[in-house]
Amino acid sequence: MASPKNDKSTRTTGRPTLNEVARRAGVSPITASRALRGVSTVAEELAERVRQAASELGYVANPAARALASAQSHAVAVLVPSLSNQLFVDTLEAIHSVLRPQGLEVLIGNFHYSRDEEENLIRNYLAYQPRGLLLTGFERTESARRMVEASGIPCVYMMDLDHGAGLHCVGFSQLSAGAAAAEHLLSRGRHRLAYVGAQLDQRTLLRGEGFRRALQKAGCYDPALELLTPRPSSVGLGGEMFSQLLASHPQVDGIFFGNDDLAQGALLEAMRRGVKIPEQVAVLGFNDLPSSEFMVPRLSSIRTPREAIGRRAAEQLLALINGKPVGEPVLDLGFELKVRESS
Amino acid sequence: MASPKNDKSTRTTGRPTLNEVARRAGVSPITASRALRGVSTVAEELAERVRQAASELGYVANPAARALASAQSHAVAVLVPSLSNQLFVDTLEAIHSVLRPQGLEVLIGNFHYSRDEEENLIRNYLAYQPRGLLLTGFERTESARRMVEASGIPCVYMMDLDHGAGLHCVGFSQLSAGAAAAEHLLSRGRHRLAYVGAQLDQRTLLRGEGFRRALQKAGCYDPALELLTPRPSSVGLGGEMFSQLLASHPQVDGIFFGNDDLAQGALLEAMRRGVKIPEQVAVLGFNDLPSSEFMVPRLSSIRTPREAIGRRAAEQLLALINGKPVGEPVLDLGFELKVRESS
DNA sequence: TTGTAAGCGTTATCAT
DNA sequence: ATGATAACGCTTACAA
Repeated sequence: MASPKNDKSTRTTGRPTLNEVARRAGVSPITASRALRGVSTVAEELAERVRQAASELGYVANPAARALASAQSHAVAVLVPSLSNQLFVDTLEAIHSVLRPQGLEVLIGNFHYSRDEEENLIRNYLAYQPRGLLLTGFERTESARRMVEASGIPCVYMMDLDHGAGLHCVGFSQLSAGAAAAEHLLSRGRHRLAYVGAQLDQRTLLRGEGFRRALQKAGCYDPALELLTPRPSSVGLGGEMFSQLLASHPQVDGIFFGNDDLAQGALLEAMRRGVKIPEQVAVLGFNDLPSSEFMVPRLSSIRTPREAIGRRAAEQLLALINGKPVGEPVLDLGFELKVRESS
Repeated sequence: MASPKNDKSTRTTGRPTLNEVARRAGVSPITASRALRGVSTVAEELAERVRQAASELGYVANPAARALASAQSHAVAVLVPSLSNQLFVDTLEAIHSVLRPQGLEVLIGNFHYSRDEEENLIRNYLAYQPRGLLLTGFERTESARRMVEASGIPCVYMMDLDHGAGLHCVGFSQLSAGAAAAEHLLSRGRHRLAYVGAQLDQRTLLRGEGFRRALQKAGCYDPALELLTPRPSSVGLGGEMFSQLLASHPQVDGIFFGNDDLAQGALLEAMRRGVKIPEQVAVLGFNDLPSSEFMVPRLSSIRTPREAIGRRAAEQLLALINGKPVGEPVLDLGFELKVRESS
């Protein structure tokens, strides 16, 4: 047939395809593909012609076709338990900042601290054949664990290190952080110490565990001073739990909160009740959220390296994806005690 | 060839395909496809066999193949200016809650209040051929605007209504909200009123505009009492701007903050300086973030219907996608003045 | 270095 | 109601 109707390479409707770019550049589609991806060796002159044509046409590769043909997408899936905690938002930002420049899309999955939701997200996102996975912590369903393993897709675990033997993980020891909190409060001469935690994910529990062990070592652990609730962490909840604790155990002289929002709520409630912080009760938060240093009194907190965790985890994943040597599989980024006015 | 090697339908490696499901159910692939999608009419008995086979195999459709074949993905792209503002996180949650049950993936794009970033995200996400688009506000590059229009993909605009003639939008009038803020402060007998805004996106500006117009109408507008900065909104910044305002204009007796975090910072700074709120200065915030009602004094704020905006916008988009009748193209969800202790 | 041919897994189209 | 066939747009062989 001489007539070019239905000729793919000259179609003028819809988005431009690789065929059209190739035709305009006077090369074969595969050469255009190679030139645009910068792989293989394409003569610089041809490559330039292709890039030119693509740009003139406003060509953007069809990710579906690409993923189908190569059995690989350009996406990386990141699963976090919450977006209401600034912690994860900051981590996500850092991840973006290293992955986007590499041409990778970042698929964000929020599983709301629910293992089932996480499992579903993993199943769904795995179907996209992502290049890599960034997961939070080690706590998940058996089924989710198996899917990840069976997929063979590179995966880096963020936030915790304590049970990550054999896995690539970037974070800090939640146990040690809890212990550091206890030691700090102890060093302030406080001995009736409480731990207040919400959400009750693995990491909150681990922090409490580290805190408890340190107190036991110091011989002043009192199980009655552990206040835990599965309710989501919030400023309002922090105030409530603070009140409850003071009512039931008025002798408490130091409190470690599993997250800064709880501690902030306690500070606010203390002000309302005229409870002197830190004189009557020392308050220590966790994560050092941006607003904490502006509280009255300024909140002491344990600063966690959330940006660094995101960045390093993404970098490690990149190395894994590209088959480059990965340094330490377990990256301990530590934490920093910020002593301010509340403790 | 009698030998079945390379027979697609019996391959046992990698993820199961539609072919394998079909073979196991004893039907053709297209019937399996139809049964699984619940479209067209497939005999209930066959459909059941297919579902059974799929479930046994743990079949999950390949979204790339699906998108390529149908020229449509199952994704909806949502673009927000920030995730650091709880406002957008709550909106996203609501969107998820209506779209996920419909089998739609939600692609989150954070453009950091940058028009260029937004344009890039639009270009990228459009390549995925999403079923719909959820955008924030009306402020974007010409190029972005054209891409959206040319794509023909259904789009709903969130948050603002003031310049959305002819578009599907769900939100409230930022102008009216600003005016309401002024009227409230005026009704409290305050006349030296300031507006403090950060980030300077369209909506912040519009709020200021509404506030200003109301003051002009009341005959007490003073341009010196408008403090604007492009820096990102935060508690720390709120404290700074509050100090700056008091230093340069000690006579101010009421301040409207463009976002609650700024107002919270002001409250905290006021406490530090011994400035009585609301006696010396009334403080009114915006958005009514969850922690605002726990501030000391409790922060008065304008509560914006962020969850409802997300939900209704998603529902409207769904209607558009399914070609169902859309009610009002412009949905005004209003706002609510929460008068607490700070004003 | 470039191109040809085939196929990735699904759905649209058109038969039956 | 079900199926055969041909795309969808790209990339992986492999060949030249």
